[in-house]
Amino acid sequence: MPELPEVETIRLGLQKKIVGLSLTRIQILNPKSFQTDPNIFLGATVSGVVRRAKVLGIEFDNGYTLVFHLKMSGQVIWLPNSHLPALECSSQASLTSSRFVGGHPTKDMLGDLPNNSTRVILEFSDGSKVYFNDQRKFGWIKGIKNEELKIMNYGMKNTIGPEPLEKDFSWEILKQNLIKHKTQDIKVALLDQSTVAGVGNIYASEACFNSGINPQKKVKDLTDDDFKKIHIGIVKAISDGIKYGGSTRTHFVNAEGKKGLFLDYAGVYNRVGSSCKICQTIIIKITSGGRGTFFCPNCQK
DNA sequence: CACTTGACCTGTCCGC
DNA sequence: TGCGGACAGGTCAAGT
Repeated sequence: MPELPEVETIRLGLQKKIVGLSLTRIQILNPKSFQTDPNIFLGATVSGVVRRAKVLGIEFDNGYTLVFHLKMSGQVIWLPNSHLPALECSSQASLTSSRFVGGHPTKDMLGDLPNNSTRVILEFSDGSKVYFNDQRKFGWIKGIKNEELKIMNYGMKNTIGPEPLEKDFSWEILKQNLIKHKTQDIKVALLDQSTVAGVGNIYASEACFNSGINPQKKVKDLTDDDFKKIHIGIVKAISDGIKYGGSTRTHFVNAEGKKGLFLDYAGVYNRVGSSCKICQTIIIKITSGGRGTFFCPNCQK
């Protein structure tokens, strides 16, 4: 699921809702989803909500952070203290409108929580709750000491590269990280989190489109000019993703249960058979590195 | 080594 | 309607 813009969208939403609240209860519906001792966190107060790459962290004042990875289908949804009897019409209506402004709930976003993909529920001192939903059960929540987040690599096994929106992400750094994958397709190399943090399958296709580079072009064939274009293309894709509240193909919703709009503005992702917004050529879909990859055969050489 | 293929899971969609 | 197969935002280990 969530790539950097989706996780950042959740972070921005959650931050407004739970900072300053203490955690009063943790319900673990799927043990594999919650890989830490809940007692560490019970009674602790939320001091911040952070993000690194695609990893979300709820930071507590006891020196620990609850770290979330949403993988393909994870959702983190906050709901206010509604304790509304599910049958009460008026409160149901107001709940629905606050969560689904501008659209109708789909089967994925079942009106009621918890639902059959809810894995963990966090309950806070004001009665509000955070639901960790994850249909495919690939995601996880871990507990890490705040000062060990970096050394523990935010719970990830492999190296995490630079944040694309931080100042230290230059085209030179991008080039340096990319050339380790010299024989790979550029789009595949962008998916490696050590190249640049937080780029996934949607934004890798979009970054290639933004830069006018064919996703199957080999890294070793890229010129400095190409690296500069790709650098700009990544920053634009990620920035636009955040600007439009992330992408929803099927699962993604923000902390308030709303879908992201980025795919309405995407240049190529999921647009196979449609015409390119720049040159009207039909967008095609191929497989690169085993993943669906979209591009305009005219704009991207 | 470097790159590719499964595995981890569940659900949906499409063709027959 | 039912059934099989492909496919879905991500990592990571095992296999070639």
